[in-house]
Amino acid sequence: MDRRQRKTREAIFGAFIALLAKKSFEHITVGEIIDKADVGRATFYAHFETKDELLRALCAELFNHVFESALGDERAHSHIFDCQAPDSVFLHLLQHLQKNDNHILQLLSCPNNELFLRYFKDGLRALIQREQAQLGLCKPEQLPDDFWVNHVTATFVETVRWWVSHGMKQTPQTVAQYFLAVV
Amino acid sequence: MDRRQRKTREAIFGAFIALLAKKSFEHITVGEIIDKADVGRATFYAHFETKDELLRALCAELFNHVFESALGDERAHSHIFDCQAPDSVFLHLLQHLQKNDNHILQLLSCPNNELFLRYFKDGLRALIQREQAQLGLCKPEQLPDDFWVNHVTATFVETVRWWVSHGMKQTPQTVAQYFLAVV
DNA sequence: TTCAATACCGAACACACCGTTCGATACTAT
DNA sequence: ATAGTATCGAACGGTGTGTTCGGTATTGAA
Repeated sequence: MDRRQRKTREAIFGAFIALLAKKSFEHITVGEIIDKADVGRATFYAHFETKDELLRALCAELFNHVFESALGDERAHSHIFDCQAPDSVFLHLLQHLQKNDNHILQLLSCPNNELFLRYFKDGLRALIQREQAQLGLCKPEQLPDDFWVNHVTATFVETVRWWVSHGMKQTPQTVAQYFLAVV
Repeated sequence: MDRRQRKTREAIFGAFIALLAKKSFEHITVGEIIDKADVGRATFYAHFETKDELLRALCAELFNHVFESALGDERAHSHIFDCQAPDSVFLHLLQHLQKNDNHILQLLSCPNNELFLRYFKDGLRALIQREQAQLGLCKPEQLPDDFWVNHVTATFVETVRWWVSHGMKQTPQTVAQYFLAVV
């Protein structure tokens, strides 16, 4: 990919994330983004059809990476599903978040973060749906399957939300325990 | 209150709800609302400062009513906290929803319903926070209090969301059982 | 019934943001 | 060196917002 493309794309993402930390998505204008990114208006629209598309692209980039690396390369040195408890996937996700190597934390703590939570949740649900058996969670009684999957997913997302909104004072281990205690 | 005021206010609410059933909040314009409500533009802004304020007013009106009548007048003929199980508050809420005497279902099933879910959740959290002791839910181990309250709240909201998005095929009793099974 | 108060109408207005266009310029890969 | 292409920057039409104002119709109280 052309170096210029890469640079402007990153400049736009950077400006977007910075703005998201201050105000909610709906109140951010394209004008502000291209101003902060120091990029021409036409250039922006050459990269992203619309503001929503920019958000989608950003979320895809970040969350996909998280879920891939949370599951994918762990499977490589496969130590989750045999040597450790079923909580390790969740714990690993939390540790990933704490490191904050991508900017997910900014997204999850910004005002009106429903949008990211939805993306986060969708990705997570897919993961849980897929790996349901291996996770070793015990479904009580004869609950419908999708109800259970949805519940576990929502509970984890809600746990993360709670953690972040309270300043992430607890260790990932503690938070993972909280999560497992209620699920 | 002036009869004229009441009528326009209701006309606006009605048009708004009807539109919400078709498209998401962000894509509804004031023009559409006043057109459907058959109301002058200036009149709209005499009632609501902005579209967001209209939403806030609507949610306040509907959800407050639900929570009041779910708790308030039940306390009047007080049969919840003594003669029935602790699940009755939740069951009663579900039955209330199923009756759909207000238009809450429309709100909860419309596209991009995060906004209402947030209002719903905020109201519910206050209720649970307040009546935590009476609800008879057993908090496992030494979880932080706000984590637990948040979890129960989020789980109930998520349960309702699941129920609505699946066509409300189950009875309130069944759904209440699902809810209590995971909490 | 009368009458002052006031809610409504409707058209117009300034403003902000969106998404597109286009020629000129600068950069890149080969 | 050169062909290809990403960017610039300014301008444009279109759409939605929130306000203003004079005229009209309804209301609630005297």
